[in-house]
Amino acid sequence: MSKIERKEREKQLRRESIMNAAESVFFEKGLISSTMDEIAEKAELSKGTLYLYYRSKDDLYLGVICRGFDVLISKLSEAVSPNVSTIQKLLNIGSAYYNFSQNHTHYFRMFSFLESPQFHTMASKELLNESHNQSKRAWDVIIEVISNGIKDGTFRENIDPVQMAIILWSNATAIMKLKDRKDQFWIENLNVDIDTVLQKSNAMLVSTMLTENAKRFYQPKL
Amino acid sequence: MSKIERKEREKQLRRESIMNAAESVFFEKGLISSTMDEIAEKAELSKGTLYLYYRSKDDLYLGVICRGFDVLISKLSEAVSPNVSTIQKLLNIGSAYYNFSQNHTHYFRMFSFLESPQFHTMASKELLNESHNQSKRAWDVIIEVISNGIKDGTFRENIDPVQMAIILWSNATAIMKLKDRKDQFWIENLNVDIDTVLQKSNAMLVSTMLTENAKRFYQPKL
DNA sequence: CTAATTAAATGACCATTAGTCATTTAATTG
DNA sequence: CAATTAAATGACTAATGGTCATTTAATTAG
Repeated sequence: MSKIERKEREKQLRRESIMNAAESVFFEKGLISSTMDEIAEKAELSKGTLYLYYRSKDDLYLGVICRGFDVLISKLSEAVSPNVSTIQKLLNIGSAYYNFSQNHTHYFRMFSFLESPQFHTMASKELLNESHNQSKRAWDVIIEVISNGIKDGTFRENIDPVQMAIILWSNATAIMKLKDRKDQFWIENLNVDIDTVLQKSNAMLVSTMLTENAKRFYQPKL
Repeated sequence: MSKIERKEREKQLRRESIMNAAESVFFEKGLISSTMDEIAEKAELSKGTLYLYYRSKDDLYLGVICRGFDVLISKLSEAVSPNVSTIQKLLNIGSAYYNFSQNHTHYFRMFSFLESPQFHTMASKELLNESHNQSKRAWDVIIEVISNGIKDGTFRENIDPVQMAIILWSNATAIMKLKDRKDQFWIENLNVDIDTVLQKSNAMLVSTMLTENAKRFYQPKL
């Protein structure tokens, strides 16, 4: 019965068009200042209909976040696909994440939502799960690069790939968030270039991971 | 005229008692779920009166944050006051911040508020300024320790104290936040101990700061 | 001590907005 | 074409941050 299939497709399209509307409103106004009425208007639907497709405003927000993850994951995958050294792959990952934060700032910002337990009490289990899975997929890319780096002698034997992934990722995230902050009058006062800070912190962390042998081929600038 | 002084004192007391009420409600329910009515009830005042003393809910929240800063700053100051080596001072700062995040978790959590431009649009310039100043005071403690460390030969000459402070602080904050997250099912799955991660990341960063000479006296465990 | 004046506190009220649901409209089926 | 099912609507509710005319308390002047 193709009637049912068509229905299903149409339903999916509607969901997507609602997502599109939500995304553009959230991008423009952020979570708090966006209203369901505005999203409904942009989607050319009534508010009631929104709730036929998504359970809550938080769910819509999480849905957009999941789109952001799709973009990020694809960039990370690209970053590790070329046939290059472990070090180069790690550098590529760093660049990919940095470019993501610069070119998809809105998604990057929205990710913070997942970190404030405060703000996603209303989100549905399903969407929270989806976002968790995506987040895990992103981690796996990095963890694997580090694991391979240990095998191929780039990184020391006694480092833990998971721990190391957390350290590198957290560090990059924290510093990139700093760069994104608008109210950084004191940072301007202190006269720091955040890009330099990011670069240095990465170099510091990576340099302690390297084996003596690997250091002969790559010397991070501290 | 002591009448006026007394009035002033009473006004200050009222402000504080409102702050107390706000703090206990915010601690219990977080920013979003706390209502002005509830805070008013706890303060044994009407909602209208709250607005005679604070301009908005966000201002109340920021006020509580400033209290948190007071606590943190005093802990940091304590940490650097003993007459010990630079390394020990830096370790003390790390412990002080960690203990703060554990013993004053609510304050620690609230600090995130300052990082989401999203959520403090309504806060008054005065309170934002106060919080900025406090934040700067906290930074200064760390920056000074690092600066002195360079002078006394503990840290390399070519590191920038401000940059280094940002790196160490951001790293610690990011990882301590991770520990605080409730939805860390995937972290549990990955079987990582966040305390270890924090310790290692600190050791990695500090080890790259040390001069050859300093390394003879202190070997961070990587 | 009393009346007039000033200051402080109140809570009914307003505007906004997430979410609901009885009703309407459109599509499908027999 | 009528009957049935599915989809969409928007008026409505409840919650809540913030306001302001009114009331209450404190202070001052005579």
